[in-house]
Amino acid sequence: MGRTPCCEKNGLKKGPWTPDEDKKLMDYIKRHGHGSWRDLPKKAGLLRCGKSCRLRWTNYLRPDIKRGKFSIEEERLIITLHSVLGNKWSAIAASLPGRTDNEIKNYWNTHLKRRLLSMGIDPVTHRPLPDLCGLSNAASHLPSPLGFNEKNLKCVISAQAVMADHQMATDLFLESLRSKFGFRNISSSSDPAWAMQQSESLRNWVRSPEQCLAQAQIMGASSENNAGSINQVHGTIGRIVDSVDSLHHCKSSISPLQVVQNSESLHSPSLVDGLQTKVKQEDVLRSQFFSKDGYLMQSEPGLVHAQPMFEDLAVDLKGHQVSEENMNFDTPNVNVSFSKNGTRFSNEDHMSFFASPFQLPLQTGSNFGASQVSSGMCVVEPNALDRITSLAGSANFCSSTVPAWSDLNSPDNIDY
DNA sequence: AAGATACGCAACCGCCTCTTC
DNA sequence: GGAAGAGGCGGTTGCGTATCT
Repeated sequence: MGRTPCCEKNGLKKGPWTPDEDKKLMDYIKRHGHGSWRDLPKKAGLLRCGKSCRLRWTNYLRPDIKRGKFSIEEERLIITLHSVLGNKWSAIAASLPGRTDNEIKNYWNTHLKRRLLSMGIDPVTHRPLPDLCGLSNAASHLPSPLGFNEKNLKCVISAQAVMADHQMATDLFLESLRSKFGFRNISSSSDPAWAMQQSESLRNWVRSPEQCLAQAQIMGASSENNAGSINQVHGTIGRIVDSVDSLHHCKSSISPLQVVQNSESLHSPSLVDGLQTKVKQEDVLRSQFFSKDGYLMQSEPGLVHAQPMFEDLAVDLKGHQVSEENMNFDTPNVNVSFSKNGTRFSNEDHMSFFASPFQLPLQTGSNFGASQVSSGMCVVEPNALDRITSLAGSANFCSSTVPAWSDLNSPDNIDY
């Protein structure tokens, strides 16, 4: 003989929970614990089945549930774990304190799955979709799922984590540019000729980035006294971004794939470990190298992060063409020029400010605009530091304080 | 301004495994 | 050892809200 039936469904309430029901459930569990879910509704005075009570508690009322948007780290972890565990949401949730399996499942279905698809990655297998944009050849260099050994798996997981980070950062950045600059999307253009023209512009850009950069700089230089030119610059940049973006969605992940394809270096355990602990290291380095005023830091040898106060802004894309034939790109870097106290800083001053998309999730929201960028984080090449400090008077040319790393990554501070 | 569409998410459904008898 | 309920889990739905046209 088994147990008696769980619940009589007749007469029990379904649908959204009312605040009163929530209160009854919370009060009861606080006083008595949930005990047998089957008996709980009756004891708590609820016209619900035990299953409904359990779901309401575990997915919504539990006090340790974390609210708010998923952080970049959480997203990366979900993607990484999903590549190993598949749709084992409860197992994935076990690695994300405060997140429920239901929440993770919903987030996967509404955000992450779509994002992987846009990257040309199969969200089920986490491998490139077949024959998409000539990536199959690169994919053939990936270890077969059936042939995974521990080392291969570790490498691929790391590469996927990098890939996801890379792509998400780029997506966020491109979306930021699009929303701030207000340009139309090439993919939604109803004008094929215009789209073709922009594609050709992009090809020219890639073939001769220096020439295009110079052009953009000329426009940028005249923009200080000419709002129309600023718009023109932003329009040009926007169209380029659009072009890159549209190609990007189709062909974007070649670079991380090549990481796998040429993964000899990834087979180095030290590098794999390095990837996994990168964030922690940067966290330590951040506190180590930021000045008391918090304006500069050195995150790794050869790179210095700075937080300049922008008075105006020009953004230039520098796409790295990986394949002449297929027009494949890795994530474009973005060269930034800006003015401070009437002095213009840009590449023409032999300084390379590039806001690595990799850094962009660290930006606080609404800071990356055409006219008021207050605390965008740039990576400044080391040989530019002296130049910056001499022009700016000191390295301390940022008037805003630097938020803590954790604050930058907190859901409230990420501008999606 | 209003209708259409897309999106996000809480909640339900049904299946599976574990536990109890 | 087998029957049957409890609990857990993943898939799906439906509704409220936001965005687009």
